[in-house]
Amino acid sequence: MKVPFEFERDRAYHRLVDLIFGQALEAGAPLSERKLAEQLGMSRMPVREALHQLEQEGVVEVKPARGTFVRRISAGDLAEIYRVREVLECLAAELAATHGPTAALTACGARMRTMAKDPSAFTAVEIDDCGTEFHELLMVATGNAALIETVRLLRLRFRLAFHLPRYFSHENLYSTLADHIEILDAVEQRAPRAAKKLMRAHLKRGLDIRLKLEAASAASHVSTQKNAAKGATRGLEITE
Amino acid sequence: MKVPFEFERDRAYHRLVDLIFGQALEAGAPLSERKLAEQLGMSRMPVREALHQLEQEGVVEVKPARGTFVRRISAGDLAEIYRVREVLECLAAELAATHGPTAALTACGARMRTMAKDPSAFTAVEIDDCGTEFHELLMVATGNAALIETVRLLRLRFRLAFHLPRYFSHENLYSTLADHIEILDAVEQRAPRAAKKLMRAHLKRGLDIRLKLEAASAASHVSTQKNAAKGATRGLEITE
DNA sequence: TCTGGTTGACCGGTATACCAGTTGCAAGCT
DNA sequence: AGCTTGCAACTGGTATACCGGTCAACCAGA
Repeated sequence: MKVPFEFERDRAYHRLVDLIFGQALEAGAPLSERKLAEQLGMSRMPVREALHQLEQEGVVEVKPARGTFVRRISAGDLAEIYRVREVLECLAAELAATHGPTAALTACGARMRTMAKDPSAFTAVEIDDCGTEFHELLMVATGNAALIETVRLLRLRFRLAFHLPRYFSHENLYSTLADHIEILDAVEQRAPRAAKKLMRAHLKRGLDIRLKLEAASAASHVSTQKNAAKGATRGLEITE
Repeated sequence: MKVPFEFERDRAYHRLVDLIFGQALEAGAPLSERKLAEQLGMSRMPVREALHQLEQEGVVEVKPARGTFVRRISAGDLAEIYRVREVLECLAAELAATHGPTAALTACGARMRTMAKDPSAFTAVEIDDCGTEFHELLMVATGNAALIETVRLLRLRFRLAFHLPRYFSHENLYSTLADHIEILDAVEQRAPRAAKKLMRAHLKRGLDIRLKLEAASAASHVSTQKNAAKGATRGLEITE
């Protein structure tokens, strides 16, 4: 039986993703191939290839003879990435609505509708994960492998741009859930234009929420700026 | 002064691109890291990294312990890739028209207009290259680094899908040139919606031309079935 | 005290060697 | 003859060693 990560390279990749998005590493933090290799118990080569993969995905910046660093995402970068994401996700909604939902998407929709009836019966993480899954399944439902591949390459970039202010306020969660259900309705009714329009509005709302929360957290960051800088230069310590 | 390819890896990458798109390699052809390294006069590592880059870009398929192969592009793949390209290039046209043209784009436009006045004074390759440059400069003019990066990752995929039937008939060349000038007009007049619409129509025409030529070359395959393999890659024979 | 040159630790890039998995062919058995 | 089997020649994946470049700490001299 084949296992998803058979290769050290893939182990390193997933481990690095966990580190970067698991608040263990801040933007600008250095990533040494040698140290990572030692800490992950493998040679430099797999780590190196994983870092190059992450560089392709815009998560990391490799500077020859200087070091490799977690990429800093500015507000401008966020806006740019959002533009790209918008056209791709809208295309996905349009195509999915043209082809109709897959079985998996319908199943995800059933779960979302259950959640919408009594949201208090579910945790914030459950609802949020369901939303993530919805976007993925919608992408798969397009049946466009090139689109799926493209979005896969951009996924971490999106995540890096948006992950800092995870918003688990009930208000935001429920409106997001409602958006998803609306989009799914349009897909099931084979209404490409409506699905596209709803998706655009949904993404816009998400961006606004994120910008608002980022602005709010920026204020609180100022107070802990010194510690942040120290933590960044110190690098990383893997704790399992 | 820094040279574009300072690293062996980049030399290998560009050399491989030339090989794959220079009709020296057919779809499905095997690419051995060792042989290429020897052929290029470097070690396996740079070649390996170049191949991984090409794999990310969808040009090559790496099968562990089996080999690395030039990817085969089916008609279905072409349609899928086209869809993705369409939304991204249309976004580029829209954004470029919003921001207005860069100096480089204006310069390219001047060249194109000169060509349009007396096309017979230029070679087919010159006109075609100018078109390629137009698309690139239009992308740069968006000022959206994320978009530029995304399209850069997809560029070879586009090229692999479309490169076989290079169409240098005057008729096609001139209509393409006219399309580009029309789009540039819209950009200079700050008309995002018009630019987007013109770009969509332009891409559609390009796709149709390519599909037609592909069908034609497929038909000629049937008549010369014995020599099919040889004739397939030759096509139009542009001497470089 | 300030400055400028030196040195050494650290970085990613490259070369080389070895490993395990795959494949095709050929020898040998049925 | 046909099937099996095992060996040999590949493949890409990984480990290790070394290279030149970068940068910061440090120390000598003004």
